[in-house]
Amino acid sequence: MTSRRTPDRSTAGTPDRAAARTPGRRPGGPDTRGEILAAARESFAGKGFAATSLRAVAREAGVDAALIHHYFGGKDELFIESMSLPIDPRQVAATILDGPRDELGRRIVTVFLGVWESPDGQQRMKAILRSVVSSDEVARMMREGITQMIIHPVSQVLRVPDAELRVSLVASQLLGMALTRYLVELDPIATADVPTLIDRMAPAIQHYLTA
Amino acid sequence: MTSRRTPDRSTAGTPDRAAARTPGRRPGGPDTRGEILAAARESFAGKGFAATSLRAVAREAGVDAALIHHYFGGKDELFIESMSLPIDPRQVAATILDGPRDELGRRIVTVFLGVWESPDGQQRMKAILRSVVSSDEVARMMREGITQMIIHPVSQVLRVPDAELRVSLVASQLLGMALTRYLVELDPIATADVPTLIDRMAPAIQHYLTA
DNA sequence: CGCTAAATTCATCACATGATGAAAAACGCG
DNA sequence: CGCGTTTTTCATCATGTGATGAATTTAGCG
Repeated sequence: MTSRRTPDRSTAGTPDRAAARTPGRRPGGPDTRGEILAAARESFAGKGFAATSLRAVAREAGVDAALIHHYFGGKDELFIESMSLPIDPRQVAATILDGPRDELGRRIVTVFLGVWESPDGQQRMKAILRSVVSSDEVARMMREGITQMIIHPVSQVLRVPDAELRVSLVASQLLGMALTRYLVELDPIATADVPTLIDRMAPAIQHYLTA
Repeated sequence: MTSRRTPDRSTAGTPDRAAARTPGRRPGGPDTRGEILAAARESFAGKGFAATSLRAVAREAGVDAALIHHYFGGKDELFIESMSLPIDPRQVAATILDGPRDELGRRIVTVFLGVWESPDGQQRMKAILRSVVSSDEVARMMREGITQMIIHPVSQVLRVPDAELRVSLVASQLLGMALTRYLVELDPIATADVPTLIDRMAPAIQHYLTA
């Protein structure tokens, strides 16, 4: 299963950069740090924290593993830097809250899917979602961060009884959508187009918020 | 973070069984195999596949690591045996479909939460869900299973246009609920009581199915 | 009782991992 | 040009991992 990861270095390995050899600085201005970050994001998004090895990331970036430590310090720091939010939560909150109250559900779904549909956003959100679900310390921190940055403020503006329960019900539906569409890629949700999903989900979300 | 797991063998370690020492068969009829499985389930449910080490499982079961290989063969087999479904999907389908059509949503939620609320079911489902979330590869495998065992049959009985889309929307909400309540443990969903959740979710589910 | 089969531990192997420190090569400022 | 700084690789460590085979003890059948 995941046990024996074949290095396949012999024939088909590392097609990206041919293996660089001699030590020392490279000519030109290659954004090596950025390439490492990109490779790290991909691996964290695809396999999660525990199953991502620095060596694999380095190989993917066409770089020696020690360089990761040089630039980032360690696996933890690499991870944290890979996972910066692709959005500003406050701005998102503002966008959502700006408009008629009976279309709240639709705006929420639209913004949420918008973030996930952009390639960069999707990658980061996948990494975040995976890390939140894994039971590490970072996960717990993330969770509290999400609670404080999203659940609380939105609940406060909503001004209904049970606001927090309602908001977390919405969160559960949104997370479920992300899980099935982007992580599990369950058909036909994975292949449906965004407007369709919005049309279907908006009423349900709206119902959770104002019932 | 996850890097340095202290073995804490010195003073506080392994409170369960005192360290057994001499080799050879133990007297009495201890269900060692079962204890290994229980420990494995707990670890797989709590930390996922990659972050679970056989040595930790063995320690938790109060047993030498080699015994795991003796009983199960390897980590992969252990995992597979830990993850058997706690339910018979066909029976569940029958239960859900038996009753008035306009209470379909409520029955689905009730059955779903029922499985997750039982301790044994919860542990296995957590292990499964966690493994799905933590790696693309496992997710892909699971996807086919879910599609064939659940989406297709249920859709066929539903007899509405768009049945598969509707059913997978329901699935996304249910998975989202499991994710937030049992894995992420996001409040207040995690602490809400079951009847409340049923009351809130049933209409949304029903809406997805028959709108 | 005697003997085979099962259960259990121990001592290892081979390998991957994260991390570190030193050395080499190019850059860029003076 | 010269020289410090940055980027890069290499060699290496200590540790943890999954796995294997031999050794030891008990159970259980005849």
